Amino acid sequence: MAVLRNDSRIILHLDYDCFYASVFEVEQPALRSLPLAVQQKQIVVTCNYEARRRGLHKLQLIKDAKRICPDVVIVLGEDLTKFRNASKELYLLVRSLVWGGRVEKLGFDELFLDVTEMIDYNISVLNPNDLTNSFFHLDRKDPTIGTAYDATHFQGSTFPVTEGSPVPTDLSSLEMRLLVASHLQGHIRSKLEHQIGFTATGGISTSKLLAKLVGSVHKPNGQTTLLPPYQSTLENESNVHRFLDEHEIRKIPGIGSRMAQKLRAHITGQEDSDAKVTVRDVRLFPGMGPPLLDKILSGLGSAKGIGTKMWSVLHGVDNSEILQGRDVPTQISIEDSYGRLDTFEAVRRELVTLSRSLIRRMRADLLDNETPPGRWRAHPRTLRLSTRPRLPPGSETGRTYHSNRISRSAPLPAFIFHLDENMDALAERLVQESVLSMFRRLHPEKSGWNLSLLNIAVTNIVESAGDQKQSSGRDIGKMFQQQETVLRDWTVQEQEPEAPVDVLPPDSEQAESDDWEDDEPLASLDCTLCGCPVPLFAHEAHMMYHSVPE
DNA sequence: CTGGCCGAG
DNA sequence: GCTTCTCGGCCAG
Repeated sequence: MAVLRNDSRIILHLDYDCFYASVFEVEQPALRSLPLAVQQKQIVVTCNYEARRRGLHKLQLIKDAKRICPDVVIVLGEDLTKFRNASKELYLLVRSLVWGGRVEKLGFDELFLDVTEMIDYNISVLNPNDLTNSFFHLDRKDPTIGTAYDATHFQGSTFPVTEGSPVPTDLSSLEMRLLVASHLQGHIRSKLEHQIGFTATGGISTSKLLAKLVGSVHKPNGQTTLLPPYQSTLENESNVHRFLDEHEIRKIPGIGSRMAQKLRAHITGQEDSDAKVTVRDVRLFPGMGPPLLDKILSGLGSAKGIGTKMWSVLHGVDNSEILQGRDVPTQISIEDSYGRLDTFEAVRRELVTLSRSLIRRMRADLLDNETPPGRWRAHPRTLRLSTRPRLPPGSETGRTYHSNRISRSAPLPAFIFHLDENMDALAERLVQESVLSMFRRLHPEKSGWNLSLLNIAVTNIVESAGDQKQSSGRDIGKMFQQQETVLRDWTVQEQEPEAPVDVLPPDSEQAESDDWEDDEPLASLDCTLCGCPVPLFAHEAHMMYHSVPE
């Protein structure tokens, strides 16, 4: 089973250093020199590097942190608003630098960038006679925009570490493209630091998988490029394998605790093994390949084609695209956890508080900022309530793993889009008319429940008809760019005459489509008062609804 | 579409 | 021992 390697893209990964802590440091620079920990409930969710030097770490109990470092400064970070805002500001800066806006956000503190076009353009304008005084062009049209750099060495670190760093001879080689990319990465990190105040750690390679993994080699405030060769030959193992093979499987993005557990169990032959199992151990295990991986990981819940995907990942092959951020999220949720929540009145009060926050977030994230009236750019259709019952004290043994959240959903009542009403009244009404009935479906017993968590969410968010999806379809050509530099790695056996890739099977997905009702979408207009899309036939009734005095 | 699982930070 | 507050993808039913 040959694994195809596609190294035509250049991908950067950025990870802001201890992001939550940095947000407070930017706000209050005096904190930078002090040990700083960010608290949510009873734990330290993250801390700055001064605190780590003194023995603190992520996900540590507050009381342990105070015992180990009595002078630690603790700030409360349960409200994520400022983190969300800082994340967005950083994202917008990076996006403004990258051609085609090819930037994907992962959580609040990580980005993937596809900079292939920028790099190939800058390779094409290099002067081979004076590489030391090169200029990185950030703009195709205005040649004055950009930054000077020395194209005879990598910026930052490399894996593996090089001694005398010889200059790549072939300007179009992968090595030269990565070298140029390392300077772009340095420029971006420097902008983030000097314009906004955040240091970041960077990785440079040809896929999300490798860029992210190699970036973590020099933390914080460093960057690392994974050097070619990326393909093994008969005499030489590729740097991809040298790098990847030593990683414990759990460290590989996409392999979570469940998958790691199953892989370890299969490799060691023990039900519950905590032995260190590396990528190499799995990759070279007798009989290993996509079919066996499918079998090992097929346990309910695993995605289809998981074996093939995992087999690729174990070889450092990851063709997943950098997906442009949507302008609306697919869901918005608010949650809080509790030490004890067992009376109806307490539950009701918390649900109102959560609902108020949810409505505030809907307004912040889904409302148009432009025109003073403010129109809804998107409408969630579903409301979901989740709870996590506290596990009974007797059931200790960790044999049972699952997130133990349960949920119910219902249509989202249209009145929450009403902008004239204040949020307290809307939250009150939402709880009364919708959330409480979901709660009763979740917990039919009158009492006796003991909840450790409440979560309320709007999901199934659809964009408003009139809303322009800006710049979503650009660069279709990029999606078909692919083969080109596709080389064969891992030449165990000659491959069978390969069926032409990228050709659709004769009659795939084609028929079937015409027994669908061709539902003509109902003509509708957005209500000018609340922004809801309302079918024409319902306008009159809808406006009467607005005229009902509360 | 719903409810749950898995994985990400 | 598995904690916080999210978000997205995927699956069977």
